[in-house]
Amino acid sequence: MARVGLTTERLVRAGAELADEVGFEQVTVSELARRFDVKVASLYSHVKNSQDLKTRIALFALEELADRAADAVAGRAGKDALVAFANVYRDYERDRPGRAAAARMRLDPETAAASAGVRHAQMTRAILRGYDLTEPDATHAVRLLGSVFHGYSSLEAAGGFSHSAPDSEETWTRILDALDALLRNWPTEPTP
Amino acid sequence: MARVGLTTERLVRAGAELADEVGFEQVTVSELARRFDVKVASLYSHVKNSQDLKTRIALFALEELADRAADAVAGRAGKDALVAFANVYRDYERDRPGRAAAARMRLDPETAAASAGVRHAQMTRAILRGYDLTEPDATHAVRLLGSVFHGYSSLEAAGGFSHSAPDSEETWTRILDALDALLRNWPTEPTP
DNA sequence: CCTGTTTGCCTAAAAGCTTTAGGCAAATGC
DNA sequence: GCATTTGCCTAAAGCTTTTAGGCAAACAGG
Repeated sequence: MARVGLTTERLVRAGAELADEVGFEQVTVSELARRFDVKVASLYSHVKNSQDLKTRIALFALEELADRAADAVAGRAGKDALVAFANVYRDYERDRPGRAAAARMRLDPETAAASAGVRHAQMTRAILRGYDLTEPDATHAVRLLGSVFHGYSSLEAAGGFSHSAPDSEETWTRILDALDALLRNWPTEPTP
Repeated sequence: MARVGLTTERLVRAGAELADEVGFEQVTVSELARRFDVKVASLYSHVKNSQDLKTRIALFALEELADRAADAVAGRAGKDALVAFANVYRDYERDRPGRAAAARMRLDPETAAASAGVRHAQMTRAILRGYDLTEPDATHAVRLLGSVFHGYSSLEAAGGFSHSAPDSEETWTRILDALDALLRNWPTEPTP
């Protein structure tokens, strides 16, 4: 019985690719085994169970996304950084839809706290250094940006903006303009 | 063999409740059959398959949510309407997490076009009447609001903002203030 | 009524995914 | 070279999905 050389690492990477091809929901231990031309039970030495596999794919995607984001914002500031950062999320959704869906997976609190999700929040906060926000407004803004990137990507992927004018590309640009304007002029007190 | 009185309608409602209890992903034809104390195969007269069941739950949730939103914005305008509308989404996520997740389910284009999703977009646009936006900026703004509501709810439900100061409640208020300010002062041209 | 048709829920069965237990052989280390 | 570890296998049980075909309850018309 020749050994294929399974590894948790290799399984997770292959799982991420599988997710991009067939959708994160459709990632299955069985299908993964088929791809490695190995019996299903063999995977259970490397992965606890189906849930564990998916969680690992999610963590992998979060890391990858954080790496890309870190790369994009390096050497940039202000709106330039904001746009580069935002585009990483949108492009990831386009290029790696399965991984992007994985990155949106609900993780239990401890797992989430130990994930690259933390890096994402830190980078977002770093971008705000280009704007004059003090706490707690900076935190509010971090959460707003997270919501917009998250929400826009997912609505766009669901086809929410397709087949209707203006096209999604333009809206994206204008939304980033709007967010930039908002951050430069963050309201301190609500105007009633 | 006593008849229980299954109906597509009743199945969908029960499915929505099941989703709120165990999560939308965990909604299963088998579990639903168990709840009606009926054999699994019996459900297949009322529902095409598992996917069909989930789609119907999603459509039901979208309708319910649209009804609530319509109710909330009736007789309101401007920021008042914006806040009431936004709170409907957030409250729905809190009170009916399974249905809310269902409402975020990816639908194929035709189904989506025939869904209450259209009403949601129309209501969002109606709210913008309280602000001075002309096309295509109104569309951009509709998409931004959709993204924020969608994204915030889903991040909050995933526990993204819990256990860290300031609390989610305050952020939500400040984000709505910020969106209101942004809509009253929507940037026409980007500032480079 | 009561008889014929429709309809609702059933049994049966096949197929796929998940997960655990236990075994043999390949790799590794001394 | 031998012992131990490790990797993949077979086997098997349990659960979900889905289709096919059957019987009896509900219902309609005479």
